[in-house]
Amino acid sequence: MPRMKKKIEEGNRQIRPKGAKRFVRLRGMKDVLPEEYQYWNLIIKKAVELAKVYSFKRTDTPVLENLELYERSTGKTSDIVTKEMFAFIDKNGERVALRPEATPGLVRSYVEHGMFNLPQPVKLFWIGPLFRHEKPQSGRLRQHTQFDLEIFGDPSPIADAQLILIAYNFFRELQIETQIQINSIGCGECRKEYTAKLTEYYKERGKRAKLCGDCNKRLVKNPLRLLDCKEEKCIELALEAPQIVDSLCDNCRNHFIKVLEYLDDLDMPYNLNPYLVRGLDYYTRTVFEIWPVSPDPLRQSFSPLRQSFSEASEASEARFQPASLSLGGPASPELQRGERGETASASAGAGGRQISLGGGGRYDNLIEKMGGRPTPACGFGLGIERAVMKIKENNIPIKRDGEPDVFLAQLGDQARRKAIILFEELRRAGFRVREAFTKDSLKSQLEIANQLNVKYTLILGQKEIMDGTILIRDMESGIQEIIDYKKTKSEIEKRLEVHCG
RNA sequence: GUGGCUAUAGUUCAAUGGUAGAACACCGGGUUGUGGUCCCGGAUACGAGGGUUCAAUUCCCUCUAGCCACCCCA
Repeated sequence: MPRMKKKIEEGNRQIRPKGAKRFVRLRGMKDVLPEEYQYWNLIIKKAVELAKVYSFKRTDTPVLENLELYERSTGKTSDIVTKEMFAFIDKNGERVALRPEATPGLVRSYVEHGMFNLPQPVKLFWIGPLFRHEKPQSGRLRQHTQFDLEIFGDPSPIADAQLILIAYNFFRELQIETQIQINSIGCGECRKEYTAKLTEYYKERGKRAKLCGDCNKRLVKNPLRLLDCKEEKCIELALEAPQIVDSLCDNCRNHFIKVLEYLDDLDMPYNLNPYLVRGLDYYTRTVFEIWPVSPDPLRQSFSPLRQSFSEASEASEARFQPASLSLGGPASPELQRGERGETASASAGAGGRQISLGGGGRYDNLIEKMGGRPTPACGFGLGIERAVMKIKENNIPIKRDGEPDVFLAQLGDQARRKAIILFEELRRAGFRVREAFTKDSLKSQLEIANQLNVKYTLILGQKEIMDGTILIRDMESGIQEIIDYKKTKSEIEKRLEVHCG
């Protein structure tokens, strides 16, 4: 009797010892489970494919870098550096940090390896984890993954446009509708001028009293940020405020116009968004973000921001076109056309402000600042987890790839020994074959074969070994035949051909 | 970092001031050489700590975590 009991317990894996500590993930960290990984595979495949088409070379940098790298590049006053870094002192007393964004490491690498001696521009792409110690919420993790592209050594506006094109193609080919938000924040010179104008505007009689508390702080700390506040009264004021495009110097204005022209030529849907201001210190001229387009048009028009663009900006009439009408390019074959999910816009907040799927811009002064030669550059990053979220929201079914055709089941020690050899032969011959050699019973093996959705199961047992045969079972009909063991391959081949034809 | 809501099996959800149920999933059996359907059985949960109470999963507090809104961002 006690033996019986023990056997039952061993067979049940869910019994766990009392008192053993169970560990849970750290806050804001996520496991990517096998089921979700099919989306990751799809996205990474698309990212790599696109990057290669546009001549970007893959690269990688360490997760851990000197803390000062980020202080000097991202900015000592930026939120990312001041309050969001996983930073610590290592055993040598060195101040280090888990990378909070990709660009500084890539710039460091460019300078350190003397890539300015290579033919310019140097186009690099990168996929990897980033860490920010933020308060997590949906679409916001402490560790997330970005697909990142950088173009070093190219001052031309076509570089900016190409990055935007790639970002747009990426989402479009994953059947995620997006809209590009774009602005220019000028070079150091014209931005200084603009900031002065803006501050002056807000100092006019009665305006400061109308601003929310945050905005009053912004007025001193970072006036550009006054433009993207969500408070109704602040939006009202922002609508009347001078726009940076009017303050751009000739060079910056020409650059920006060229970028927009390229986007027009390519029929890309963008919003000239005078309120787009990005948080990192190093941006110059072009800045852009990729916003998802909510499948629910009512919800979209709910956005106070969106409305304000169309009222305030000349170039901002609804330019969005359905992705299927514009620029050609292959949609991912893994994606099947699916119904749009009813709940697709659930994640957008009450105000309809969509979380951005990606963003980037030009940073012409950064490389010099980081000890390199003066080198113009631009780049962008997009969040893989957020892309996964969108694909799931859209209920786009994913075609299963590489479904196995054959399952090999075995019964008894002798059969198992023969089966592991047969399995290798079949695999090497190119059959998509699966097994469960750790299972003893035919029942459980057939169960697995059924779950795998194979067309045929080969059954090899004691009896078959004696006779020099093997059973082949059609999983759909349940009909099985005894065939000559030596003809196993040809018999499977014959049946699979019939199946496909 | 600030504010609001939440926390029950692996998952999605119930009920209850007297220690808990379902569905799906899982394991076993019906069928020790035959899966998908069916039938039977089984294991598994009140996030952590403290308080009120004869008694707390239930009420209160703290912590932790999740969601949402800010800040900010991918």
